[in-house]
Amino acid sequence: MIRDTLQRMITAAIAALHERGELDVPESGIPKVEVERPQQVVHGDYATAIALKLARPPRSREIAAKLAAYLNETAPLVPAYELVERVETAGPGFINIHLKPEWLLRQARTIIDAGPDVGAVDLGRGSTINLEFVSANPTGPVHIGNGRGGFIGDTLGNVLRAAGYNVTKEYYFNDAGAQIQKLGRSTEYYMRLALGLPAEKPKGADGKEEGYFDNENDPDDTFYQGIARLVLDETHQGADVLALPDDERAALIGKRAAAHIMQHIRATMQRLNIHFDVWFNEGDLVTNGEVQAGIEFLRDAGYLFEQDGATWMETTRFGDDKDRVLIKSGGETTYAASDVAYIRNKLNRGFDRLIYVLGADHHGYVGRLKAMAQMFGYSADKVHIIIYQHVNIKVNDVSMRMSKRLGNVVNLDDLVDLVGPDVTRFFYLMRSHDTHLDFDLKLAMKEGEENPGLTVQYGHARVAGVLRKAVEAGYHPETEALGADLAVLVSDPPEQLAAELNLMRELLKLEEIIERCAQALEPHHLTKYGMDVAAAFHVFYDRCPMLRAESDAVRMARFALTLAARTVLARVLSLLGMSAPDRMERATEAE
RNA sequence: GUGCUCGUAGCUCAGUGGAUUAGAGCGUUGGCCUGCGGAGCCAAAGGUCGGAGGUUCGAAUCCUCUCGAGCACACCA
Repeated sequence: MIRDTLQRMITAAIAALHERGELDVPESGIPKVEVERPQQVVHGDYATAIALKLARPPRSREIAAKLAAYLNETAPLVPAYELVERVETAGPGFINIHLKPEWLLRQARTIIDAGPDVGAVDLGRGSTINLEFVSANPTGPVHIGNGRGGFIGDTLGNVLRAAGYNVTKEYYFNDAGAQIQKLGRSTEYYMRLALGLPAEKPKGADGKEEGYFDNENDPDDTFYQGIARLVLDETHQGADVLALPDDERAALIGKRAAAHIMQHIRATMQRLNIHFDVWFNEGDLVTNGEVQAGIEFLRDAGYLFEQDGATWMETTRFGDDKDRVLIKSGGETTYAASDVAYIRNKLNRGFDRLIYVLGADHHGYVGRLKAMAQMFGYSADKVHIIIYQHVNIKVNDVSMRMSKRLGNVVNLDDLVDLVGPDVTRFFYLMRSHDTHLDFDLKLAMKEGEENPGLTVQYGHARVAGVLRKAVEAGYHPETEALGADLAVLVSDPPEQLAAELNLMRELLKLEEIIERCAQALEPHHLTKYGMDVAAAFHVFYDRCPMLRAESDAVRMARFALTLAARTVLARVLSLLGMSAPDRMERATEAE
């Protein structure tokens, strides 16, 4: 990576000057040289403030000048530093590095050769990550809120793979316990309705309705009726189950209903191009004894205590804000007991890191999950929890809150029906997980260029269109690009050269973007990057004629730039989990 | 009450302790099609970075306080 090369170069320069006695370094050694991108182009391609870290102004200025002089002198002699054009100093001691235009242009070749792997960096060195996301309960369809974890998790997984990690994407189904009983009773209600039997909505201890129901104000919402029908079909119209004793009946119907809902959720994920390697069922942990084994392990380790007839685990020992009940006084295990078994299961599978993508309503889990991991002897900083904020949908400038409890659920499937999977993904990924997402439905439904969800795809389609045109005109872009000498473009008029260099600089950022997304666990940078690349290509295309290029050599070089742009755009779309179309269809014709 | 997250342009939001000028998309206003193509390009207007202190050579970025919004604080899952 370019930045790493420059970092090594500058570090070596500091060491050399220090050796000569011309530069003092702290006793702790040379500080890490941070190489960053300046905001303004005139400040070069890269810059470092290392001189300011070594000394305060005005002495930092001297140091910067010494370093710059040394670098300008030695860089041309080292083949690895051939990318450097010149090094300058500015302000209180910044060192600005300008890259060689010929070198930048020649990187188009490297990008084309990298193909679908372009931008890959080896940050992970094959270390393993378990990435758990969505994990919505199989008691209803995925909605606009908890679906957010799906986009963040899936794209984050793609990016981490591009960054050299071995990623297992995982979904955890809570298919055991009380909520499945509730689901069973709710489903039974609809089964009885369908059969024309007397039916009553189940009620909780407080006499209020309790369970999972269709929204009766919305005639299109017949989700649970549909699930009930499926259960009827596989139980001889209920004959196999409805006569069973109460608890057994609820459990059995609930289990069947949950199985159908899981299928439904998997289908939703599938159409959104969200992929999982492992679908994990909580129920398995119960039946195969892992829940019990987890509790025993903690008991032997001395982390459990009894109080008020219940069994608690002392998570506060590891920074949690309160201890958690594992076994209720009534003898049943809690949800936390399953969590213990699950995290133990993951650790036993040998993952180097565990990443959880959870909604804001779960932020209370951070302390408990990290504490659990530590009770099994695992370092807390290998557990990363990404908390994403809630989602509102904006319809006609009115923001509506999505909440299951308020009975105001909007299914993710309904949204995808309206705007398609690609736009859905882009809109969800445009925002940092840390900020609330206002989904602008009106904007997402637009079909033209004003829809930001389509701009990257339009960019890719345009590249493909240009290449298609070239073939029609009798050229062979792929083979011509092979023989191109990119450096000829250096003689282009300034306005054209600027567009070409700008495009190459943008394309070369991909590695840094992937690295940043992977390090910060923030996939959203990819969307903005994709838009920047598309914009850079448009300007290039606007300024630099290809079929009407001044010479064969220039045309061939521009074919190479175009192919490099296609490579990067396709890679970005693939990481975002979107399709990379060669042409865009308009559903409605203008005028 | 305690804790977590967030307050940046009319709207929705990027922004990695750095540079006289804090960016993008949408929206608004104006310009550019007999030249690969308009699925685009150029330009303008629009900001007390919620507020007040502090740390620093340097703060939208770090710290404290404060105001506002969301969420969480179960022997629920």
